[in-house]
Amino acid sequence: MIEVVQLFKCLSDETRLHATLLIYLEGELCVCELMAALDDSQPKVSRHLAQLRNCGILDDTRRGQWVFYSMAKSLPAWAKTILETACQSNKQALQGFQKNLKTMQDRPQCC
Amino acid sequence: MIEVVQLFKCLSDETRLHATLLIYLEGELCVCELMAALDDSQPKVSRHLAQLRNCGILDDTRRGQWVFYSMAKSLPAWAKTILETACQSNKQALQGFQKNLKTMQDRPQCC
DNA sequence: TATGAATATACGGATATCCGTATATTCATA
DNA sequence: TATGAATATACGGATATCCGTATATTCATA
Repeated sequence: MIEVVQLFKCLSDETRLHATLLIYLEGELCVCELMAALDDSQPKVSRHLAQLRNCGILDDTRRGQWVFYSMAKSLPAWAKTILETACQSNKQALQGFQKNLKTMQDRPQCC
Repeated sequence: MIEVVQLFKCLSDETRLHATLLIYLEGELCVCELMAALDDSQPKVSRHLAQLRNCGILDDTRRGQWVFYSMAKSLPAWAKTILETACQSNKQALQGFQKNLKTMQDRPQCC
């Protein structure tokens, strides 16, 4: 079970914060979608996602050549409340990332 | 105006998290009260409080020889929501700190 | 004004964090 | 089974963070 301080540590990095909130909003995203949305390199995104998974914040599932990340099934309600609040106070940035997602070329799950 | 990621960074350290939540619950505490509650050294507590003040999370006010810290007047509502949620998911530790406070010797404001 | 209590801050040293680069791994497909 | 796409990870190097110790600052009081 994740501790409060550990959740805050995970969300105290911009890449991890934005990736987590975007997955929270979109439900499920693969690494290459997050690369496009956040405009970050593949190793950077992949490393931060691994950390979020190891802390129990995200689940991952492979589907073909892609690995999709979603909110961990075990994530407690209080953590979701914090994510919800963070989303609402960060709408501007998040809308930008969602825009990047929509204009992404060859998006894997669109079919 | 504090950013989401900066709030999380401030709360990602145990000393700062506990000090902030305790001040949130108690309304106002001075450095020596926090030292007693958290069982930490004076420079350690003082340094973390300075950081929380510089980030706009706490206000400080000197009253005689003591400096009292309280939640910043300018703290936005979303930040308070996050603190409230963090309190509720951290009740056990916080109760211990409050117990330390009650048994503290020569507590400054008790009159 | 000298003294002590409460607090703040400067100064390294130890450790953690973050990143780019390179490479390994896994899967689909020819 | 060779190849390429998607992802994960190992490896330093640069920087940030945290702490204990020592000292400075501020105030109340003798």
